[in-house]
Amino acid sequence: MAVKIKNTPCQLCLSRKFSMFAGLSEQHLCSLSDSKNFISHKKGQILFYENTKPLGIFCINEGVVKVFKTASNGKEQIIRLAKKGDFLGYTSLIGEDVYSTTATIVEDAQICFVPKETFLNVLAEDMNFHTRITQALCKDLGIMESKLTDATQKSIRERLALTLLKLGDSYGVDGGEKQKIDITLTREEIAGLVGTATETVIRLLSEFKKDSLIDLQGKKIIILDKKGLARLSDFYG
Amino acid sequence: MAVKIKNTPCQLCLSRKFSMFAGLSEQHLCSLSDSKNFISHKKGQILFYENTKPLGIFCINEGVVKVFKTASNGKEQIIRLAKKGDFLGYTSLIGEDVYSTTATIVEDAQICFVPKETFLNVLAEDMNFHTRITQALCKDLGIMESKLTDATQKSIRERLALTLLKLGDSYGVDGGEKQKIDITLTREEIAGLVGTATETVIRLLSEFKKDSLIDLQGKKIIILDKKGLARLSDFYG
DNA sequence: TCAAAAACATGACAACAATCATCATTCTCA
DNA sequence: TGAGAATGATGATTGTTGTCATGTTTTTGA
Repeated sequence: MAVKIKNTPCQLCLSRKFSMFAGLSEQHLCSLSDSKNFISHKKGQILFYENTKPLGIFCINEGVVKVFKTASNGKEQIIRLAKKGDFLGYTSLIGEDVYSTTATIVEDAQICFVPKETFLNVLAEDMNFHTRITQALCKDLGIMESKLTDATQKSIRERLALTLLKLGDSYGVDGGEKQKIDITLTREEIAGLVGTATETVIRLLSEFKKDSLIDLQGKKIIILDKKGLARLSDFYG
Repeated sequence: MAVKIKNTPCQLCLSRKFSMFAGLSEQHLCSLSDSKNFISHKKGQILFYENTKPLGIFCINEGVVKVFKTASNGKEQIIRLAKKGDFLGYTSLIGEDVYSTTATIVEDAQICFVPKETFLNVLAEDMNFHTRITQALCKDLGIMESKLTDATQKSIRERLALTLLKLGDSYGVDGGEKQKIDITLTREEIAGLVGTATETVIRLLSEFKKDSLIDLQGKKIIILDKKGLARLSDFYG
């Protein structure tokens, strides 16, 4: 269950320093510290549900959260995986809308909840912060445009290869050609990232392994041939 | 060819009043008027290319513009159709990035170009405008999340039905059950919107016609059975 | 206005990927 | 720790959709 354990002041928070909250004034940091709520979450717990009203934003201090939409066929399309330093739920809050997605914990997480009023106040008062948010939104839109294009124009094999490379970028240990993707995702979740059926992911991963593009170490995936995957992800056939 | 014909002051511009530039101060409107460039564009002309640097933003006064990405297979994925009152290119400008898309004229257009400096200056000085931009970005992100989910989880038939309904919302005349989509798009462009092959669109449109869901009047599509299309777009089968 | 180009239409075919079914393996917690 | 659940794996089958080919209709511009 979700447990509130401590309340480190935001001033001392390490993950904040790599987040969009870096550069806030002392006054705003105090305001955040006073109103925030630090909560530990276990894998599988739900942060918020699609179509409910946002009451604040979530700042990830540690852990991984999947943000997804549930399609009319019941399958989950994962929009993104959020990790340390990422914010969740602010688009719905700013857009004055209900959550467009559901967010659940993928790897045990420590997350701060910042109430709506505090966040919107900082947004209104700190012009630089507002600009950082706006820029992040613009970048995210560009990413979504690419994702949409990939989704409609690439084959599943290409998209899976691309997904593995992106996971390598975000969660890879060892920078070189060989790279361990250090995050535990089920085949179903990978399917949700790619936008395909679980069986298809399983089959393609077996194929990639047979072709020495990847290796499977328990639940984790090792990228063996980054260039090979890149080649596979870029072209048709 | 693109022709500069006149330079109506922004203060008097009707399409501005329904755009995000509504509510600007007299001073900022003057600044816009002084620096903008009003240009007529013919169908097929290109406003900007993917991967080039933005020098300003485009405000559509009249006409329709398609904004698309070119996939690695050469096909165009249309991200959105922009019309009167819409802005183009500001996400790349604000995000300090190259254009993520190409924009070309679909229906003869009259478009104002506002140079980077002017736009960024208004953005920096008018807090309310900045907020409107940020809110629009948040809404757009929500739309893209839905599009991505539809792209991966719905069949082409469903997506085409959905696309027709959306086109009806944006370009439909006659509000009722029967609705003429008053925009000229080629089958290839509809395919680009849906994210499929041109032949598939042609086949499905024939099928929809046979099923009395739509009618084809020259190049234009008449929606005959909105409920039928909605049913088709929501569920699997 | 007429020839060339573009757009539309349809058929045949192949391939990709979803679904269903079955079974093995791993994980979880009572 | 052991039973049940969840996850992973694989085969068989089917349907959808993309591709290629061909022909018709419409549009465009010299």
